[in-house]
Amino acid sequence: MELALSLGDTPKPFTFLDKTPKMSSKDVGFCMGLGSAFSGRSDEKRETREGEDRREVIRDARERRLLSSDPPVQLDLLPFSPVPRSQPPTQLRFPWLADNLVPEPAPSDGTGKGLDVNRFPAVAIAAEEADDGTALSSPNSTVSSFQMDFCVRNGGRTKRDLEVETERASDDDENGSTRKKLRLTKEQSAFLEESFKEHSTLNPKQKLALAKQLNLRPRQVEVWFQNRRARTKLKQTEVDCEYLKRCCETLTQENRKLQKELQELRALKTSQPFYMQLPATTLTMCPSCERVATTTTTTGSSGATAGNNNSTTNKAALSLAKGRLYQVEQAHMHQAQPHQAAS
DNA sequence: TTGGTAATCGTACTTACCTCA
DNA sequence: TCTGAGGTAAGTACGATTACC
Repeated sequence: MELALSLGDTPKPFTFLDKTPKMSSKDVGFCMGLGSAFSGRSDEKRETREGEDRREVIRDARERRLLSSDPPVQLDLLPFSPVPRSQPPTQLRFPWLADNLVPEPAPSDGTGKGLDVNRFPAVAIAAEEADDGTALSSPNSTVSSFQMDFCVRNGGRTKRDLEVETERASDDDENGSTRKKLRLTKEQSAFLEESFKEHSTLNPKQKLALAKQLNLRPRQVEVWFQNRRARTKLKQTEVDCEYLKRCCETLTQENRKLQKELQELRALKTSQPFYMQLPATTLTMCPSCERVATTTTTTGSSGATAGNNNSTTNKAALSLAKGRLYQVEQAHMHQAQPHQAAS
């Protein structure tokens, strides 16, 4: 069994506890969560309130549920640099925002990276709205879904992207039984990433709008978000594992230090007869949970005889030892209380 | 008011395909 | 050219929640 405590020389190994006042005891020490990537939910909720669609109300409740479980410590694992809310991306347009639904003229700055919303065909979305039910989940349905007319101006398009689009166009013909692996273009991925920063989950309206804008099927957008959440969670788990590993190392170090200190105190106790006058303090371990409890008993000796010829040095050492012992007892007190009462 | 049921959406896990070293 | 590892889109199973009857 190992016991780690924070004493005077290591004052705050659990500073994260101070940041989590609302956490219950069972949550103590495990601060997981996502950072600013989810901060846009409140805006979404504000917007969905207006529609008051029943399904959106359900989603709203779900998101509140998710939010309520969001841990306080925020770690932003997203690979993109965060975009300030006050400065939305100038070229990416999020379809669920009302003004984004209005067709915008193509940027004239020649950057060639904007998404030409106007030129997206409504084929995919219309077909999707028609078959968003059973057909969406059918295997091998991705092949026929790509009328890849993804209208990204040539700037950000790589050769591979062009190849992919060509392949997709040709895939429409075969409609074979093999599950063809599609690959989202960089622009599509980037756009989805930006969307994910705003909302880690999508309501149907957002999904449809996003699918329309990217010329994907809503099912594909939905799957992408599912996988994206899974990736985020996986990365978060890795971060948490690292953190716990470091915690473990710190506690082990602390434990060694305490063991050493305990040995020194015991040595001092045996070498100084005067020390025996102090109340005998023992550390006992609860056999069930292996927590340490302290018990203090008085020895009953007066101690008047041995203490008279102590040197000043011994007195100082004794004073230090007493103070240290008191610290150790106090540190153990919190853990020990219920067990002492039980015993 | 309560219980059963269907619909919907989420997560977890898995599979299959693709890319790249 | 072959191959194995890693990434990722998509499929599947299952649970939670809600509305409806």
